[in-house]
Amino acid sequence: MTTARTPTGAAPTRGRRPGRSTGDDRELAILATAERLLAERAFGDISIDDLARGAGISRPTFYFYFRSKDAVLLTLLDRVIEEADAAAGDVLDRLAEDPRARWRELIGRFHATFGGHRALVLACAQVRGTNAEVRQLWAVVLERWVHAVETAIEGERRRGAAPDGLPARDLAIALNSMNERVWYATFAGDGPAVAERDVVDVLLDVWLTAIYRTVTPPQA
Amino acid sequence: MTTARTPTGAAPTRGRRPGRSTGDDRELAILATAERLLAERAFGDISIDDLARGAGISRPTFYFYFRSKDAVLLTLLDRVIEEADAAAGDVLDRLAEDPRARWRELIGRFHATFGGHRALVLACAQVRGTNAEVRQLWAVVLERWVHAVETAIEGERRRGAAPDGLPARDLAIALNSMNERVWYATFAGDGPAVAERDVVDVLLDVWLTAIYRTVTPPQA
DNA sequence: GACGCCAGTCAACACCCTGTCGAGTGGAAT
DNA sequence: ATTCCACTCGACAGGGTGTTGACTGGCGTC
Repeated sequence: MTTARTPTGAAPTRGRRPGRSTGDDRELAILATAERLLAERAFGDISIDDLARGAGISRPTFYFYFRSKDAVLLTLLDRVIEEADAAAGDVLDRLAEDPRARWRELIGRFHATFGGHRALVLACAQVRGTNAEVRQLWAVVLERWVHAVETAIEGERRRGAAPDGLPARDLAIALNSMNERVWYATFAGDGPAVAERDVVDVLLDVWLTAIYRTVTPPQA
Repeated sequence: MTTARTPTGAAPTRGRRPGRSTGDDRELAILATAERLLAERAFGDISIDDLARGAGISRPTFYFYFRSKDAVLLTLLDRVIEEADAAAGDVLDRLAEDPRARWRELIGRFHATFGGHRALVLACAQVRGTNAEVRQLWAVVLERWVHAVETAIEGERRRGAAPDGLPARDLAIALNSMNERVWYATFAGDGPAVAERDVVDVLLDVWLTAIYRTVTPPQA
């Protein structure tokens, strides 16, 4: 469920290029600066110089720690994904207990995680269009989540709680996609969007009707 | 339903700044070059110089015709939106005839329109993150479509074909959002995506279950 | 305790792209 | 013939990225 990691516990190898460790704080300072700046302006309006100055170093030195501006975002994204995976936990394994409550828990926890890093999430969504690495990372993560939901839907069908219908994978893709875009609109606040306090319930309702054809699926 | 336009019939005022008309072909050449180039590489990898050279003019001359690279995209987007509006027509007014068939027609036509300009649509989705004008245009258009769907759902509820449930607007937002993101994934081809030949049916199924709680809604 | 190594640092440079300015040019209207 | 203006582009300024090459200081080694 979680990605491979280096012995140090840090993300794979997105940070410092090859070597080791002492200017760890610098690296952390860059990441912190990025998340702070992201809260006040768009990713595209943040220059590498801003990141470097914010961390108390010069621009060339920045390149000692990260390959590019995007690499910083990638590292930050890694963390949020890890947080989301942890928050989701094993709810999907306990669906039969109380399907509605469990699905709500799942959606609610993702909502809380993404909502806690909205600036970062919005920046990633933007950069995904232009940066192959972010696109790739997101694709892998999404594939994992889609697969988990697909399996859960098949489980519900097998135990007779959900009717047959669309291929479970297609349904899982559609529902995950909906969540992604709806959250984006809600957090970005431009264009038509569901109010933040309602968004979990709205998403839940569509999930339940699409999976069970009812908003009150049967328990075990 | 359609946006205000100038007497000439060209899009509002995205193209040539103030004046009139003779270098019309240059303007058209820029637009054509943009759509051609978009088919072979990402928007960010196309420079204004590429556009200008492609249209047989110099870079400064480009600025006589368009304010920026993004303005070109905006003009192109205007056209596709117009095409989509035309394709959608009044299907939503004839829902009661055969709800499933009409909803399918609606989704199918949007699919065909966007699919016919996939490179452009993908570019717009990317740029929306960084360009306020594209974001704004898309927000306005989406609001119109959401509103149309919202009204249709309310109509179906009123005539007893659809049960009450989520506020129609929230449901309309969620479903439109899903379509947008699912199409994006299908056209972009990275990450988990529904196969192009299935995508209309998958979307339709989720729409019907969310709106009617069944995939076979009652006719008039 | 001199020596070398290497993580870490930055001034300066080369490059690319954007947007603007000002000086043209040629055809249509007067 | 003159004026006007749509249209054109060479040349510049500005800002961002990524790289190079020289320098520093701590630490292990002989």
